[in-house]
Amino acid sequence: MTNILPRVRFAPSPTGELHVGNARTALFNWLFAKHYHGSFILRIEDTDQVRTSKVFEANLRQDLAWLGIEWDEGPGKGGPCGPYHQSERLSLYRTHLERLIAAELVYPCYCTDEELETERLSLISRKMMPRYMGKCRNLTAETRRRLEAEGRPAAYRFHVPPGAITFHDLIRGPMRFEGSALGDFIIVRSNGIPAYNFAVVIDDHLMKITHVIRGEDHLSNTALQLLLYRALGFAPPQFAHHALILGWDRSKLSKRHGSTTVREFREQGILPQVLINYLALLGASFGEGKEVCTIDEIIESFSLNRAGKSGAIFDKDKLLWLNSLYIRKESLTTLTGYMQPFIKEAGYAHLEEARLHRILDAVRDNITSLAEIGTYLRIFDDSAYELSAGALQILADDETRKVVLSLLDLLNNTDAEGDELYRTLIPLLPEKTGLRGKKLFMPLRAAITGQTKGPELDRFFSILGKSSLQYRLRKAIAATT
RNA sequence: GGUCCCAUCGUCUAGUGGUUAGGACGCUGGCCUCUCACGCCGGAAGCCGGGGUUCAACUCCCCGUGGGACUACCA
Repeated sequence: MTNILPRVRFAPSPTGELHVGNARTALFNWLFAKHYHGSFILRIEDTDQVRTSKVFEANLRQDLAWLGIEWDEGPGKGGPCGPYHQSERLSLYRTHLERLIAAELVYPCYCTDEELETERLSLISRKMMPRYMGKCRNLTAETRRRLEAEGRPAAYRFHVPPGAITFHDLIRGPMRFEGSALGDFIIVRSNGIPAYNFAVVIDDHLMKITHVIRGEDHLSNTALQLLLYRALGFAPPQFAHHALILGWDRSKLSKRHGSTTVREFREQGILPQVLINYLALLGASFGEGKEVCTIDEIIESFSLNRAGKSGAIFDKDKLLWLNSLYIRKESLTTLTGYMQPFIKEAGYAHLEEARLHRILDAVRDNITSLAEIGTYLRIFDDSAYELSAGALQILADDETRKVVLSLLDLLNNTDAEGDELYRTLIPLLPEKTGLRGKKLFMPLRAAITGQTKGPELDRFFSILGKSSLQYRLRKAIAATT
């Protein structure tokens, strides 16, 4: 590694929602930049005019921001190496294409889709790696003129020289590919739009990228890109290819495996720090068995050596476990912030903050995702009060109803309020009813909460208050007599 | 089919020639005498197979086997 500060990039194409696999790549790059005090650049690869969408781009930027992954240069931020949309860099690619044409390192290819398909099938049937065999490589100037005259559009192919292409991958070690097995690949399509491998090389060079950290699915592209670096006379960056995130069947994580996008996890009530923590942990380790880390700790301990070489299955159970852990540890204020959309959705946006905090504090141990808050908010809402089947069953006999009546009686004759209620009233109950333990508490729980399980009972006394308790006990009695 | 990559409990991992193979999720037994949850204490569960190298292999090498990625005028 040199003494200059590293520059890394995340270069997604906005053709869909941000996938957790891509988010992890973005995270690795961002962590690398943070760890070494370098720069993290966001570049939008929007050369596929058909699949690219501005909506996806907006969502992508929103998702990255939600995760806390900020870019130093890129869309909306600017920077010395812009523009940061490939669609705005077309003239740059044109210039470099012309250099390659002049140097005779590329040539126009007039083959049609059908011709290419026929060749591909033929090679496969002969058990060979499908690749372009160079049909248009040595066309005479005359033939080219004729094909142009026919109106055949030309794509530009790079003439791949034979010989080994080697490089040292920062995660995988020495890599070696054979040029003669590759086949001439297209660098500029017949519509004039550059192909991925060409645009990437020019952009990474022009943007002074020092380390290309990306998924293993790009490993074989690296050979092609290295060829282009050499042809263009550019010094290549360092490469690091991390393993992919897998679904339960060990294939690359995709839609058929269920939720896979950052957006979906946010909507399911996963905290951003949790997703970051989990993604950083997946297929890696923080050392000393530490699994729960703050962003700063993750940045501090980040290292490419730490990244595993084999794919890791996305374990939703562990993600949920981590989420519940954060929900229990997070401060009430920030938790409320993230909880807001879910509170609104449950119809409790109007709830005063103090009450909300008390409820949250009472139920956070029971919650795994933010989306579950609605059902717990309802338990504390008198207008949503109703007895579950289990509660009704408990309240079905006279002995348990006696407990409820006794408490109601005490409630009607006490001066105690709020937090005092539980402490002063409950101790009187065993004597009054002759019951204790489960026989005493379950009827109370059933009558007060309408449920057979839930948070500690004393919480209900202090949060609900006297009148609400009286209301609930009366309703419970009415419903069971 | 071809090229390339990978291989420790079900899952995520620690381990770099000598360890009772450690941790976490999940599963499971118990405790915490209202429930659920939380928490605490236990348990079951692993080095893909075969050859080498070595006094000694989970660890190094080779061959199998298994899994994965790529194989487009998508990125």
